[in-house]
Amino acid sequence: MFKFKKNFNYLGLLGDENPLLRNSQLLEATINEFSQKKFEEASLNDIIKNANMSKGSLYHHFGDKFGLYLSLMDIVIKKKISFYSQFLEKKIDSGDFFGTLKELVRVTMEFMFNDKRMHHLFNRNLEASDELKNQILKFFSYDYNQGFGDLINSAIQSGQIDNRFTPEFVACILEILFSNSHKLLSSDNTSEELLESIDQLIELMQFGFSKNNRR
Amino acid sequence: MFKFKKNFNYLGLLGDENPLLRNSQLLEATINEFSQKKFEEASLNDIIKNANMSKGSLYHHFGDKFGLYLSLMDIVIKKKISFYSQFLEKKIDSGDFFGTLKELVRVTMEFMFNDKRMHHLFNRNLEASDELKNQILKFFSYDYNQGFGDLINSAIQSGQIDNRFTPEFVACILEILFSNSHKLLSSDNTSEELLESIDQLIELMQFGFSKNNRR
DNA sequence: AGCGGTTTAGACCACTTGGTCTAATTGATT
DNA sequence: AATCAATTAGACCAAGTGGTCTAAACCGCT
Repeated sequence: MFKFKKNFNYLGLLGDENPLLRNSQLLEATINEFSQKKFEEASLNDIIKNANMSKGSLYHHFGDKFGLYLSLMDIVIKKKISFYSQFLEKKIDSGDFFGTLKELVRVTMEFMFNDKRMHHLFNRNLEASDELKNQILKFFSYDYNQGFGDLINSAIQSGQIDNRFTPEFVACILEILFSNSHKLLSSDNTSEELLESIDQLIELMQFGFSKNNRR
Repeated sequence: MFKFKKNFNYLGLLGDENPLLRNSQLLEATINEFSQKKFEEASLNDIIKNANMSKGSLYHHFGDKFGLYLSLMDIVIKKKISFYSQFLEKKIDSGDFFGTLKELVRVTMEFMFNDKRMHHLFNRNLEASDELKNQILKFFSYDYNQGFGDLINSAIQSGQIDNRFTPEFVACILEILFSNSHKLLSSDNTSEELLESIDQLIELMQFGFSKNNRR
């Protein structure tokens, strides 16, 4: 159970007034801590140490640990959305499932390549307790972890996905692969190796590992 | 860095003399704690509370937190090996990669179905720090997390896996899928649904999602 | 210069952690 | 029954946690 602070306006933390936007040292320290440890393990003492900040100041601005995490997610979710929006605008709802999937994988990998901490931040959030996730969700009007439901269903109806696969199974596989995509990249990957991994992943999704006539 | 207790014989914890074998209440409490939380988060206080045991007694037998974890892994690794051995004897080194893979998936899922805590225990160990993993490995003469290396290489050489896939990529995909196999099962799965999931997974690995001529 | 609200610093609190230590209890052996 | 080692109980410790609170510092204003 979360105990929220009475008389504290968590909504004030969101948007342009987000105090994290005015202290880049604190923002960095907060990203580092929450991307390395889950919510409960993350240490506020470590954060204020790395940010050269005092405890009083942190609590004055953010109310409590949840407030700090909420502020962080606000920034980071917006960053993810703006990163994906370029792609979402032009490619979604295309009739080409595997083409769309490839673009999604590419953007996801580039987002991760750009700053691996972001990727871990979202994975930690996915693994968090339902209560924490729900409390965070309450503050955002959209579901920032959109599933693949519609995409998959239309691909099955249009016959691009063999109908011996259930939509639930396909969704589960995709979620597993997306949330583990960092494991497909070693730390010293080049751009070409990244593209090569994407090609192999789509090839696997479409035709499997076995050597057969590919299209 | 681990600080080991001087004058304590950790080796004495292994095998038939393992103190966990003589206290089933403690064994259960230890499995529950270490399967739900990672090593650092797991609370000895919670364990002794749930096992109706005193702190002095626990430290007397196990030396420290690492000793308790080591004792647990000793038991659990042996359980896993005995579970797999039936399968490994008859099916390994067969020329049929996808058949072997299917058997491996089946046994893994049955092992997990049998006691989900075991599955989580091994996954937590995989995610643990290298130092903890290495310290545990030192006490066992074999690598209890065997990879798929040999299996994959021979499948590529025999042409069962298309050679546009690198062995590293295949290994990575399989590791991801195996360690997330619990997500393919909902909590109220029947036996038939389990078999159905296995079929879909092998089908995907072999031929992909796309609707094409299968074999 | 002096006022008044905002922000900062850090001592402090209750609680939990892994680990220590001593004293009491138990249990087998003579 | 007496002895002595093995075992257990739990008070205690230092360190770390999230959170509170007061007093000082800061800053814009008139």
